[in-house]
Amino acid sequence: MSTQQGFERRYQAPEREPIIEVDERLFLKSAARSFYVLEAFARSPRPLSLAEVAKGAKISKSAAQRVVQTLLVLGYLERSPTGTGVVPGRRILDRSFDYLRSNPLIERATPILTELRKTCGERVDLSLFDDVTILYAIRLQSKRETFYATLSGRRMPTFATAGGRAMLACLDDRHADDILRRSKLAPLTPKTIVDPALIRQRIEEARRDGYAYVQEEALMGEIVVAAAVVKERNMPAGAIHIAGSLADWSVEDFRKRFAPLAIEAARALSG
Amino acid sequence: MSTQQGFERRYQAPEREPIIEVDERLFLKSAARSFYVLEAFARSPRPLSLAEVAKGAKISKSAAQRVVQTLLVLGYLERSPTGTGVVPGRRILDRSFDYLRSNPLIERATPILTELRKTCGERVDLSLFDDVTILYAIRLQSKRETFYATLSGRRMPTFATAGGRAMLACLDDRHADDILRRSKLAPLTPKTIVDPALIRQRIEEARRDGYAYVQEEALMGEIVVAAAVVKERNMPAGAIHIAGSLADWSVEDFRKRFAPLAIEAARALSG
DNA sequence: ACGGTTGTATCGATCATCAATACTCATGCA
DNA sequence: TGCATGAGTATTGATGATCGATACAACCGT
Repeated sequence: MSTQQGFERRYQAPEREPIIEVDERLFLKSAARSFYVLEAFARSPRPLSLAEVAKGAKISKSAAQRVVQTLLVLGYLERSPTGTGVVPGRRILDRSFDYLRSNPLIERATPILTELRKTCGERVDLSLFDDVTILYAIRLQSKRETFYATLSGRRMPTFATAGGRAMLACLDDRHADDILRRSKLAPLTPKTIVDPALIRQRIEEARRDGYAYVQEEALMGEIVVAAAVVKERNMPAGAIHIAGSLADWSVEDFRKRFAPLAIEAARALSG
Repeated sequence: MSTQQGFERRYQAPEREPIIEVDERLFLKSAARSFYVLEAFARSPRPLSLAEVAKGAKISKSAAQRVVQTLLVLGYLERSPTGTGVVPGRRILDRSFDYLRSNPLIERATPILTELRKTCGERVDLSLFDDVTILYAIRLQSKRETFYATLSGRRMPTFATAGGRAMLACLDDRHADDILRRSKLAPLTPKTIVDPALIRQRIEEARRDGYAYVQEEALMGEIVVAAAVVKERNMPAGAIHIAGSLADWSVEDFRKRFAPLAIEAARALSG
């Protein structure tokens, strides 16, 4: 089950902590089922019929029926406006609001990011470390950017993003290597670096310089510098990204100009 | 139970549709419990102990224990970094990403909003209609703005926001009145209009002008114009807001300048 | 050492949930 | 018109996952 793999990941020790022992008997299968249903939309972001829900969540049609009814009542699913099928519900946004509001890092980061964006005039993001992926939590756009590429909640592979590399640079080699080994090193663009040795070299540079950068590794035409926000024991919590366009900047100018700002902002949030 | 009231609301016919009959027997109580736990953080956005979770979700401590364990495994809760208690988990953001991505309105709105923000230089928001509240889905900040006031997922009362009034103006009087009647007409600032007759007058104006505006009714110093995005049968789906500061603009200048832009953007998204 | 928290673990009874199946209602095709 | 398909809905009794009480452990400040 792919979903199972999904949270076996979570047992891994992303912070070198003891593996979480979860007593099977304390795990509520029926509760989990609801989330499997919601997660089905991650794979197919469109209205799903009952049968598709059942298939996507790997549950019986009967179970899907009841879960869907329940989630409709609660507002976490809505009937598709097209008449057939269901889609994720607005109520989900309330929960993400709670998440953002509960997270002290994000609360502290918001004014700093806004200031930073004002100073830079470029896109500014806060990403959170989450093992082999990073998760964008706050995104302040600048110019025209495409689609949902800039939605918060988006995940990107740690190895191929500036923020991810900046965070890997905070970890010891063993842990960073562990993440690289478990990462699917698939290129996102023709310029994505997928050779572990080269990635390690970039991480080493980031460790030396205090920031990381990528050129067109996640999106063509884009350059990003990023600095890690660390908590105690130098564990990475997140990263500040500043992203610009190669149409506007040379790589060297961009790095020279924005890297210090990213580092400063990240430092203000660290500790 | 306040939570119960929460979704009895959803039985109401926000779109004049037949009341949803929900067979009690199809409602999964144990599934709902998990969401009650997550919803507890809406009331107290801070780490909650097991006992607090139990109290907040109105379930027994044992049930809370099992739900919490389950949600920890799934990533929808995380142990608080402070050591004690749990907080909402990063995985929630994945679901909000799915929501945003599944919603065609939001997908279509993103480039238009970005363009609009570039043109205006002021804050631009997309809100969604949800009965007595509106829900901010996309927020493109401009200047320095405070705190989480500008997070997406935030809800505001329909009656006191420009977008809310623009959407009420799309409804027939009976329905709009129904919403006003069920709204808690509590002032958000000293300048919030809470007199239903006055609100109706403003709605009437909005109907005439094709947009609504509020001055300092939600936040002192702020002026907002908004136009409704409608779907078929003129039902409001959401609204485009443009928000500026009274420090920068006179009310009249702001309206004259930005109302047409909001209307145009809303029209482009409607239908 | 204490009373107060935390979070964790165990247990058998019971009632909510299970899967299977049959139903109604649209829609599409011939 | 009629049949086939896939949509969502409804009903059932058996079963076993989940219930709540309670006990335990680990920590805190006094």
